[in-house]
Amino acid sequence: MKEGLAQFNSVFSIDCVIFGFDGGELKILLIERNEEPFKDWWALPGNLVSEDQSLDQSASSILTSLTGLRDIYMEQYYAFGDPGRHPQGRVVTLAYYALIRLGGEKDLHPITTYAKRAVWWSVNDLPKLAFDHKKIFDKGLEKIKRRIKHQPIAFELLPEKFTLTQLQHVYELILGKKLDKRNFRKKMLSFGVLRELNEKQKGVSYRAATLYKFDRRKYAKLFGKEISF
Amino acid sequence: MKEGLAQFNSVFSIDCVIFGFDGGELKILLIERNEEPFKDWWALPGNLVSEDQSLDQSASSILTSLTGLRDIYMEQYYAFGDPGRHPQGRVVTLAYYALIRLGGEKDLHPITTYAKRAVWWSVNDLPKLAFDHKKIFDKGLEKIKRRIKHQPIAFELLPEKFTLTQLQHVYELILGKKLDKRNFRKKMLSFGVLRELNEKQKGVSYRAATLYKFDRRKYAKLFGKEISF
DNA sequence: GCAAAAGTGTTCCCGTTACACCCATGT
DNA sequence: ACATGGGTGTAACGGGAACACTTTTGC
Repeated sequence: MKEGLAQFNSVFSIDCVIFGFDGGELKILLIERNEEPFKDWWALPGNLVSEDQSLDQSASSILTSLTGLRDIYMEQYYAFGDPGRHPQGRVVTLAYYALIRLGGEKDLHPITTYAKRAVWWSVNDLPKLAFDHKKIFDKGLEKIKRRIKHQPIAFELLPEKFTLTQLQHVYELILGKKLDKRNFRKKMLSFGVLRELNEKQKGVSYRAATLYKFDRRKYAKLFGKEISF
Repeated sequence: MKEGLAQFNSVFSIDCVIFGFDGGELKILLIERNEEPFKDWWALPGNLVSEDQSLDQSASSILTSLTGLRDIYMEQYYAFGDPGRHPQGRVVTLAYYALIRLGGEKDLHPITTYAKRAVWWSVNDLPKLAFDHKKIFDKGLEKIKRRIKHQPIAFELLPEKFTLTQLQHVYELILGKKLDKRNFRKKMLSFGVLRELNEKQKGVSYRAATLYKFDRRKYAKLFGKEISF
């Protein structure tokens, strides 16, 4: 992304698949590029890695600059480096997925110069993506599918207080299939990592559901025991 | 690993955790470095990636040059890139694990200039490793532990024809625990991916065991069904 | 009173586990 | 004959899957 790139031994970048859940759909955050190559295309947010940052820090700062949020759950999952994946030379990219709470859809400020704007897209209705970003997205989705079966990552997509039905929706969207309500609740509660609150959902025009919290302390105590979905 | 490394935007390399099974122990292949930094230390085999090779090709050629074998099972699993992990500058390394059949222990020819020799070490008795290679190894072992529960990778460590006891040993070594013989056999055979041969083990001073083959065709037909250990 | 989602138990089945003895072979 | 690992079955248990109706609330 610089003149004379080919003279460099190599260049590497980080690209992020940022998942969000808005109550109805599973979404990812895409930026519209404002720079060649792939000007005007939609792409995963990403950046070159600066000299002195660790990879995780670098991914983290992409996330923060884009969303304004800190301490986002994220995980590096693969390196993509086919020669030819970048038209201007050899760029190896390290892919991260991240999961965030979609609150007020508020402040997405692409402070970067290379993006016009950032928009949430439903994963079921993505536009054509720049570079090999489709491949990167596909692998990212596959990874969180596996991950959600063993790790409590669904909570990262939900507000602090959530209903069991919301939680079930997250599982259904990521796994791509319907789950049985009774079995889901029984199993989820059996893990003992949810704390029932004395509080109900508000603003719904039907019976309000009980709110729950994910209890990190209890989860930490289960260390070693695998959750299995 | 070159003068003036710092002037490069970045450098990346590939390091391989090469697992082998010799009938008794789980081993990995280490090289003794013949170059600074970490001259005379033991290290994972690795190399810088050349301009025109894909990452997999590059890993593959490391494996071939070291072992003389082709079509080795391998998988990229993580990128390590802490600034400071390499004393001479920023080097991001892409870690691969590989599984190979330890046959005659024959031809390990470290054709590279930077290694004096290559030796198989038991994973339970490793020397101090150069760079952050211990961390890379640990994560690699963790990955294959997960992987062996869902994918037929144990066969990659065994000769084409093997006994069920040998197969069980591989599982026990990787998972780090004893398994029940009857249950193991029942389950393994129930997957329907092993073909019993009309052939027995030879050269043992006790009752010879039946040999089996892994049947890739049958396995391919199970596509979608997950094996679960 | 109606629409919409919350909330709740039981049964059946199958895969997992635990467990011990005789068999075949080579020395 | 003995030492060594090969090879086999069954019973009890527990988690997963299937399945439908009553309750609460807001409008």
